[in-house]
Amino acid sequence: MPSSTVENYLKQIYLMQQGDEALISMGHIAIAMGVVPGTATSMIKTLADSGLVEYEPRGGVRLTTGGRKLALHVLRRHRLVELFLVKVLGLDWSEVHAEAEELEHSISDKVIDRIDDVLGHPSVDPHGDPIPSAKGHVNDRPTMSLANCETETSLRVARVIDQDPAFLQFASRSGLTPGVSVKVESREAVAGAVSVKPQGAKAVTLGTAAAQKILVEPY
Amino acid sequence: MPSSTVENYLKQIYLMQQGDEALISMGHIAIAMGVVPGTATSMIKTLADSGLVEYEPRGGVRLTTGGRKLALHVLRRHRLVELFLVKVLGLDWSEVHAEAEELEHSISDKVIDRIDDVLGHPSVDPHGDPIPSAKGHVNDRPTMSLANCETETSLRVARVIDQDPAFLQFASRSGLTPGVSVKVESREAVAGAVSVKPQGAKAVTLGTAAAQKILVEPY
DNA sequence: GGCCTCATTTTGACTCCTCAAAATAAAATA
DNA sequence: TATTTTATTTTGAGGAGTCAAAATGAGGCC
Ligand SMILES: [Mn+2]
Ligand SMILES: [Mn+2]
Ligand SMILES: [Mn+2]
Ligand SMILES: [Mn+2]
Repeated sequence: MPSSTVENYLKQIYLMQQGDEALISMGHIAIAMGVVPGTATSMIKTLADSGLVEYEPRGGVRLTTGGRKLALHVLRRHRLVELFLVKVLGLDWSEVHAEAEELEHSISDKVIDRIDDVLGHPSVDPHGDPIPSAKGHVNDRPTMSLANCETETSLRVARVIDQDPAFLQFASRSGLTPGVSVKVESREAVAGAVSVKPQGAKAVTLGTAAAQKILVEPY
Repeated sequence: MPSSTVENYLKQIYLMQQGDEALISMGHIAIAMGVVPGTATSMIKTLADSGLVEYEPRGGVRLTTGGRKLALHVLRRHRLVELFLVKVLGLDWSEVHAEAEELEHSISDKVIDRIDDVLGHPSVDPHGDPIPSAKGHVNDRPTMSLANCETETSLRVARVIDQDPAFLQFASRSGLTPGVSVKVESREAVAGAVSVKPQGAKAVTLGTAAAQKILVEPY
């Protein structure tokens, strides 16, 4: 049985990894995990010894098939828990990430399967993040963000990729939650500002950094 | 923030302690926690250093006020989680103890309060064990067991004090679950056997050990 | 009192995860 | 190419929780 530390490292590597052969540097892992670089190096070596990652000294690290499988298992628990906390217990979407960060390690498969049933086998969590299936399949819909989508087109918010409670609260206050229809009214590339009009709410102006965190898809 | 190890020790001491000044021996703690005696001794010393228990070398250990408060907090989480798993997720009462043993350490107060709301502020868990209040108050109804109650009287099962799945499954199969009305038809002290008739089920004969685990109260 | 037995405590060691700080390799710059 | 900067790895150490095995204490028994 992997420790929660192992689960957290694997999940983090999965989330940072772009594509299957990309290498993640020790420095980035250390920052993401909130540890000193030496700690990351030594932990990664242990993961490599367990066959969960491939480690290239001074190059970086990537998940093996086994490591990815485990990471997806944790991610599935995390996202199902988040959705459950919102739908069944009525917590706000801005606070469930922190809760799920702990619960993902102590919830059994039996309980997770029951939660999945109760929720009707959902495909995305409250933030629009895809929920991996029990077999480890992820349905990653290709999406663009408010920072690079077409203007004056009918779009829908698909996903908000930031777990910061303050940002999430701002997003829902502005009407920018997954499922909502939006239209980009204007984009000032030089000024780095995007003006968005969510259906049934006032238009908002976002900076590029914020706009990149709101993923949208054609409506 | 106390570690799960600390929480488990405190909860265990609370459950074993009869009365406020009783001392629990190191040997008993070691057995209950599934560790070697030396481990219990050293762990108890750390708890004593944290002011959670009073430790009398070669005498035993008892909870301080602070230790009991923490133990009750854990027990509250444990029992609310058990009930939640049964009522909301539909798990069997025989399997929830093991699940709660893990979840009790990772569920936040916020989530526990929501669970408490959803369940309507229950006073007992699926096994009839009292759920401590958030302030640490326990409502311990005085009860007798099938091994020592009156015969031919209308009684009600109040509590089943054994977490062994096999025993719990046997109990529900026999119709002996909290809330059910029962009548003791006969008791053969020398033979160590009790014959019980649950309402709406066939009469069962229990040995003394089993009978002691079924607590009943006047109907 | 002296001895035996059993529970408890002590000692030394080990795993897991972490940090601080020194050593090293690689990359960037001059 | 030589030098400086930056990332990574190594080394040494510590806390938490555990075990194995030796030492100690307290009663009970002769
Ligand atoms: Mn986590
Ligand atoms: Mn999420
Ligand atoms: Mn526990
Ligand atoms: Mn219970």
